[in-house]
Amino acid sequence: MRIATWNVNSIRARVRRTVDWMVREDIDVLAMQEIKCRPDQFPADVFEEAGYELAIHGLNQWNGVAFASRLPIEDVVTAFTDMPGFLKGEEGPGLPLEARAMGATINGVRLWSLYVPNGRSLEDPHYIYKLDWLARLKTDAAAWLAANPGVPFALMGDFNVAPFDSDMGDPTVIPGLSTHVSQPERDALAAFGEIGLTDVVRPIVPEGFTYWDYKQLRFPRNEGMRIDFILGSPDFANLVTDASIHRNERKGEAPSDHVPVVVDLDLPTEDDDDRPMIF
DNA sequence: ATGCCGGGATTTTCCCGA
Repeated sequence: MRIATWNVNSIRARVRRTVDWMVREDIDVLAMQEIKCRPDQFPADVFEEAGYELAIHGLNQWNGVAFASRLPIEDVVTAFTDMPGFLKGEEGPGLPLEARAMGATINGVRLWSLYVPNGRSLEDPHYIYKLDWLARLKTDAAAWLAANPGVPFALMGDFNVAPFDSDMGDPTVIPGLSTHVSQPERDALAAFGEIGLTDVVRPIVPEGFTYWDYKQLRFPRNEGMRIDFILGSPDFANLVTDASIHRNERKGEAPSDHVPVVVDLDLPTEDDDDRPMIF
């Protein structure tokens, strides 16, 4: 089974490019972020014609997450336990939830598509929201792992944190003083290791960014960031046979500012089971 | 080469992104 995560930065603006890539790369499951639309606006027909079913969570033109899968999508949820909300100018509990998380079980694997809040600046309430969001995600993941031993589990998405200085190639971003590279954000991401989740891509692809700003020639200069990750449980990591960052998807006509991150799992798909035996 | 920001809506200007 081949699964991927991709912040598509508007699925309506990039549906043809997205689905063409999935077919070309034989992707079974794609976790999308920043679809930037409601389900009724999502270009479902293009995915369905290519053999993918969908689970979509979008509330408005902001954020939005989804799964596209060749295999059945089961047990979908659109938030984790105690997920914090956000509303500009407001604070405290009970704020509206944003469309930033979707959990689903596919082929016996529990997956999340996650769009972690940006943070905006170290002084902004959005930064506290980001740290709180990550901490509560960890708590929910820990509880789920304890309740579901043996089920492969992965958090996939745009974490909006560059864990190491080598993951930050934008010369205007200052480690420790900018969002994405502050110590509390890095600590919040590293904390997933405390519950046994590890970056399953980095051991296979140690170098490379997953995002380049549209502005100021960041891509031609290769001044990007590595902020999109697949964090797997030990049962998930044991299935991983390969991984790749599809840098070429930043090229060409109307790209997203992020590129896909892919892992191959040693798990048969239904298609494999249906394939006739050849003697 | 990969080329100087792009998407969406409250659309002709603003908000958001990282």
